[in-house]
Amino acid sequence: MRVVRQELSTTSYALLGLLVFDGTPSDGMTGYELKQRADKTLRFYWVSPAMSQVYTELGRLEHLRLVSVTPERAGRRKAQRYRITDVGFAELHQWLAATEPEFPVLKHPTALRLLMGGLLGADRAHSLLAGYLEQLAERRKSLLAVRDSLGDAEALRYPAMVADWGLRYYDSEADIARDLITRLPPAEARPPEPSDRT
Amino acid sequence: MRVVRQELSTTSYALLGLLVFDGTPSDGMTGYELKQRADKTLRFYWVSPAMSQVYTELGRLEHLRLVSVTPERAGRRKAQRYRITDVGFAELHQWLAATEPEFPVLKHPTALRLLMGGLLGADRAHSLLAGYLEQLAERRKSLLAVRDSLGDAEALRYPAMVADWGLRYYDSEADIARDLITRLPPAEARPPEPSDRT
DNA sequence: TGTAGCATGTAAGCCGTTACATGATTGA
DNA sequence: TCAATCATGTAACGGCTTACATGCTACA
Repeated sequence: MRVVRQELSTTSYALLGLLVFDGTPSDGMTGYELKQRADKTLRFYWVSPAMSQVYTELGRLEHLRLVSVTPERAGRRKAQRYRITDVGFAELHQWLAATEPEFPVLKHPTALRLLMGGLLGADRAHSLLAGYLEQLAERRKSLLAVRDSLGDAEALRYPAMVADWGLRYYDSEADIARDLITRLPPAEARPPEPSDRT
Repeated sequence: MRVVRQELSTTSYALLGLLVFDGTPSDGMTGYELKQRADKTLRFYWVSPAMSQVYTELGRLEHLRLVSVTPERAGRRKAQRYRITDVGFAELHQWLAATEPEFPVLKHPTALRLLMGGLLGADRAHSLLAGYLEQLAERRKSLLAVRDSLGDAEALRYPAMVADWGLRYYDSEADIARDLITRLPPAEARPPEPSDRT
């Protein structure tokens, strides 16, 4: 029953994938909820699309019959609930099974700036890396909360594996950044190492 | 001498940065050469823009007087050589000194697919990770060649540090991927196929 | 009573890609 | 001489963001 062949973007498939794991079966999710879930999970290894993009994407998926929409019945506030259709599931499965993953794309503003560290001197290079360590600690905290919420249930084995992947990635980045700091040339008056402090 | 304030993209600054390190001083680079350099270095922690984008970007930078152009004099084939101007250098320095780096963006197609590993089963999840390990090995080789070419010269200290960062990142990814493979469920415990085929 | 959160969308516009188009030079 | 590489661009378009616009509901 191949219906579509319209080349969806990876982000489309990612959102479709999130719809598979809606909590209470076939309850569906609103665009708003989908965005929240993307903020919690997708953003760690893909991107979390803007609200407007989520709605645009849902519109496209619905047009292709990969998701179905039902207006929220009265009682609660009005909302469109989306759930994945059989066709959508088949399409997602086909994508997963048949497409070769590209190599990851990393946009690393800190590394990019460090490359030009020579223009700046060790002081600024140090603060670049120190700032990155702080960002990492913060991100790690968010991801750890997600990972904890997944627990060890068999049903969530793969999401848990991916969350662990992320955590180890952040740890590795922190290791490397700390190491690079020790390799900076001695600066005349560099502020003390952030050993104590918060 | 603040002239510009036109909000350049990070990619613009990245290309401007590459122009700083042109080999023989003030020889300048052609768009073509700039693209080649981006392929060799920038792509590991940012992106390597398409050829057409390089020319577009150079046009913009020239319009803003951040780079100057001189047509290649006879002898060799005709080409435009670009070099960074004093204004461009000041602008780049200002950007480096004053802007806070964003947290990196990672688009990781393999992790994204692994998240939905439950739909695929351990076999495919395994081949996903094995394929990623191969890609990593290949990328690492390219980056190692770049790193070796940088040597230990003081002038290239920062580029070398960033290359080492990349190498350690790839090694960490490989460690994690190998580890995740061991955590896959035994292959015969395959989840239900979604209603055979299309 | 008012503000934060829920909920849905449209419009303008940037960044970047692929496809297309052109032509010179080098070397097998 | 023919293909690969050098070299430069334009056009069309996709994906995604920000800004804008609207309105309801829970609760402090």
